[in-house]
Amino acid sequence: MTRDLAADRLAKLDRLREHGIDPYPPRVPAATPVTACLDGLDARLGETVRVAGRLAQVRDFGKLRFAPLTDRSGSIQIGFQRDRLPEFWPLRKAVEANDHVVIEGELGRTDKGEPTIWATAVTLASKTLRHAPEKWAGLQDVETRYRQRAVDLYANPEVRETFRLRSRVLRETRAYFDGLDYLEVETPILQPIFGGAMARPFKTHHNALDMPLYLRIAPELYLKRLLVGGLERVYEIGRVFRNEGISTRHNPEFTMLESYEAWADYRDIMARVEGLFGHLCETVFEGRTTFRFRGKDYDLKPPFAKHRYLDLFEQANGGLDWFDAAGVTKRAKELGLKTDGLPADKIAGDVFEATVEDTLEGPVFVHDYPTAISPLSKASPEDPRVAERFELFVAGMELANAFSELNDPVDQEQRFEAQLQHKDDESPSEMDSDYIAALEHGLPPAGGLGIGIDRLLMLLTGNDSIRDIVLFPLLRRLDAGPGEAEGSAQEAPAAPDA
RNA sequence: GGGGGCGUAGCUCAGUCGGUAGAGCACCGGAUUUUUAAUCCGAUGGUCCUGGGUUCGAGUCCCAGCGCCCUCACCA
Repeated sequence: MTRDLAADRLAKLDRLREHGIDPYPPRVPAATPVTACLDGLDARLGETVRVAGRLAQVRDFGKLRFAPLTDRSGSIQIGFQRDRLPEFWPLRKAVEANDHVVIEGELGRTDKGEPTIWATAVTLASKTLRHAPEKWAGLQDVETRYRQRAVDLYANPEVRETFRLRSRVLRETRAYFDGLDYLEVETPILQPIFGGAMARPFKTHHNALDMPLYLRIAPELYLKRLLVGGLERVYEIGRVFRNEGISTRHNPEFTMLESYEAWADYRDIMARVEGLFGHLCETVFEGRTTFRFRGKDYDLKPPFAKHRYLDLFEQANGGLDWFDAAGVTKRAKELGLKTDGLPADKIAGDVFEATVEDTLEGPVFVHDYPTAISPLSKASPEDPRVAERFELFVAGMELANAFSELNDPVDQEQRFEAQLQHKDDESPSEMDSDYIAALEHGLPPAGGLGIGIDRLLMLLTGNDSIRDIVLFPLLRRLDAGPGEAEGSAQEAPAAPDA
């Protein structure tokens, strides 16, 4: 039999209980953050403090032991001396690495100068039954890291730091828009008709209404309704869901920022994007504008370069005209792209992606996209073949997508109709006439923006995989799950009431 | 879905040509009152991912499956 490591710790639980110690007390004495203890330490030597956190590697010297204690703010060394802890001493081995404790003690330093709290009282706050991963290498196995993120987080401080950074980026993104008098709003995640992007949705069902629903692939069409309603500046940061492949850049649920601003056009939105990046660099990164990603440095200092979509297309394809359907199809075949049954504008868009996007190191705004592949954008008055739309690329990644919003209800309805022509499972199955009706009530001229927060964070934190900046990325379950039971949503048992 | 790689102790990893399953850390016992990945002595710990096959003999070779990673495809 395998020696059960947890059994050693269960035995300690019993020992503690025999001594009248609750290994899981309902409450413990209040404590101060570790860093607050370290603040101005040398003027406070001998002061009594109380800290709470998780213990790590115990170094035992017989009548003296040391162990670092970590809380959310940082780490400090705890010194346990036999002569100061007569009651605790016989039980010292039952309180060990990985346990949560509350330590009361005196601030001090060791002979080597290490800041140390010399414990005078030890309270076990929560007994841990499992061992920490290897203390030096941490937890390396990527699958275990994703499946057991809790362990990954406490074993790998840099992972904690990544998610703190994520939080700060979200906070400062909100601060940026709040500072521009935007209103943060929440729109439906469950939608009767999905739209605002091209993607396969997750489908579900509402029992009481006996109605199919989709998890949103984008919040766009709801946010623009708010502009019709007079909320002239709105943004939403929230999860969207796309039932598609999983990769280092794709998780089925991911976080999208969308903002809409009345009385603005796509040029104004470009300035907003630059402003946001500048704000993030200034506030979250203390003025740093250079970020290393996949082995290269990217300078996010505004202003960003601007290139016309059609110019980039021609440069990358030997002067080929994007609107030359025959020539584009020929080119697509040369590139090994699928062309059968696809409309010419789709093929041309694919050629652009294949020949241009990966080469866009950026940051660069690609602007004036063909109207045919921009169904929600306003066409350019100078050349209706192109739309007032731009995307921001960095490291070949599309980080932002923005345009002057199409607010002509008749035009919008015609474009929806056109979409419904070549039907596939990514296209809405029906006209969103409710949205058209909202447009008929009058959408003021407006500029809108979408930013993939996860990809932005990959860039800002230097993580190659979206799984490293999403706390709980989707993985296949290890046991044999319920499988592909169609309509399982209806049959799923109700959760017991809390 | 295609291609490639990986899966060995709780963790990090070795494992040669097919010949008794290894190390470090953790854990357990002992020593140690100033360590910083403490040190020293001793001990314990294995479904080698799963299931078949080849073989006298498989962690190793073959087949199938599962999971993960990379990559291509897909992907606003």
